[in-house]
Amino acid sequence: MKSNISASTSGADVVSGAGSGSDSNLCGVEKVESCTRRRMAANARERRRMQGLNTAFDRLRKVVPQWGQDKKLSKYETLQMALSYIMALTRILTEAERYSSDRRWIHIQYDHIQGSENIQTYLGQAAEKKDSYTDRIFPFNHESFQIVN
DNA sequence: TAGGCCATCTGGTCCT
DNA sequence: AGGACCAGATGGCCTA
Repeated sequence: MKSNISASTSGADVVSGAGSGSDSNLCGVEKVESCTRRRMAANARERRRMQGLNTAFDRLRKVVPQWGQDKKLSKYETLQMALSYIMALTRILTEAERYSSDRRWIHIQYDHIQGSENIQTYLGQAAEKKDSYTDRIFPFNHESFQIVN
């Protein structure tokens, strides 16, 4: 984490509260203190909000396949991976439903998933192997990241 | 050193 | 009025 959090926080808050002319006009000279207090409270709330958001990202990273990466996924990559993961699971469920009466399909799934601790591990390995079957089930790759407008 | 990623501050907007 | 959310700006850290 940042080493200058407290310094930059207090410094910026003081500047915004007492330093800028626009703030003085906005709040009135006699209200500078209260204006500063409100700005500091808003900054603290925003920090807590972003920390909550980051906690949510960490939880998402834990349930999404990492495919052996030692470096943690960025926020953007985490969202893309989650999207791909959900689509893969949806596809598996859809196929399971469609072929629920076909015992051969069940054996095909079993052969592919066998040896993995769970479905998440399996999908992570599937993404690394990239054979035709896993490529169809789990199409995620870094190169496929695109900005969606 | 440039570029990517991130945390924080800040002002604006919307909602209760 | 105050809180939540958002997007832009800024600066620090890390890696190729």
